[in-house]
Amino acid sequence: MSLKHSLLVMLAEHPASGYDLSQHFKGSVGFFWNASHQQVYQQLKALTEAGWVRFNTEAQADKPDRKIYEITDEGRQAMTQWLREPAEVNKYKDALLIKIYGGDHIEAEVLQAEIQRHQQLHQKSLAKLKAIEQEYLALNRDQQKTMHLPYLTLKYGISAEENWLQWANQCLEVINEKT
Amino acid sequence: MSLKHSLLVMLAEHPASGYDLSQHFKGSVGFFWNASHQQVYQQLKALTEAGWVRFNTEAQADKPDRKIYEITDEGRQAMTQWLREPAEVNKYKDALLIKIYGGDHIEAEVLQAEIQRHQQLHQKSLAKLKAIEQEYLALNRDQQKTMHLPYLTLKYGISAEENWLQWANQCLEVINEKT
DNA sequence: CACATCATGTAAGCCGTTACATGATTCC
DNA sequence: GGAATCATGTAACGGCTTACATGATGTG
Repeated sequence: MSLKHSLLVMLAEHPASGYDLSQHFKGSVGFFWNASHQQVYQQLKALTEAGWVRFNTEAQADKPDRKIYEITDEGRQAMTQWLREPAEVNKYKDALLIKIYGGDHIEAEVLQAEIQRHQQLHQKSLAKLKAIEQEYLALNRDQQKTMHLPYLTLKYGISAEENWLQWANQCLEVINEKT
Repeated sequence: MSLKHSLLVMLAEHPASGYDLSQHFKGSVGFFWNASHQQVYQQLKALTEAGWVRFNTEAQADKPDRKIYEITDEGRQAMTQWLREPAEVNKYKDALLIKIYGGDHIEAEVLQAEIQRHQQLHQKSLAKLKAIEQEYLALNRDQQKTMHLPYLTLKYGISAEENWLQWANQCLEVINEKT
């Protein structure tokens, strides 16, 4: 499992609350890893019990308290050890592709509409990633240097989304020709 | 969950055994959906109990018996209903990208070696997909027509793998420059 | 007035992986 | 002799999702 370790990697950058971490999954990191807030809280509990993170409660006026988590030395050690281990090759699982695969069993229009719906969502996702890229490009050189590797993951997200959109257009053309 | 429905889509093409189905996941379908043989057998059991598939035991000389599963009318109905439902957008989860994201915590050489290892695996996967494409292209027009939609999913696999490999090369260059 | 955001969690259940189990044949 | 392929499964565990729960503030 990698969620625990993903959280450690994020906490190694700077301390954060469970809420912050789950919000982070809606940003650039969200492109290649995801978790619901429930799962984040569950894993933070497990990480605390394992001694890999600890937290301080921060009282807030007008808002609920925040538990600010930080990585411990043991956590940092566990993280670097994990980082050095070989990663499993990503297993792609996409229900839309199954629906296209079996698309002859339903009306072409339904399939087209669904692909178009996904196109819109992917376009949104691409726009978000490009906006994050603009933020990166606005940084000065020294700041960029420390973000070199995260930027590579962002670039992958952008190229993957662009590739997807290009393919979806071809898809719609082929299905149109059939009608 | 989509495994049940993926199995229905495959069985809608033609009857197959649990073994056949899990082998299918190692072929072209494996690019966008995966399941271990254990899970396939578990789900076939559940599908049988739900009345969506039924099986006939086929005795074989010198080999264990095969249970040949076929889709029932109820199963076919459940499948088309599922196909018509909107699909969730694919959630990409890639441990390698987390490792690159947090790659500053480890030696550049370790990271490079890991990326290169993945490159080899992706190259293999691409070669396999291209071999399947050659089989498709060797078919006559009528045969191709019935495979139009599965071919689209195959083309996605090819372009996604090519895109990945291109990005990995850029990655290695960037990491090299840092050293 | 309802909905979104901030902020935290528990409980139940399903999905999927890992480990275990069996047994024959074929290939190196 | 050992590994791979064919062919089927069960059991246990852990990961992840869904449903439920609370409560304040700000926005349309």
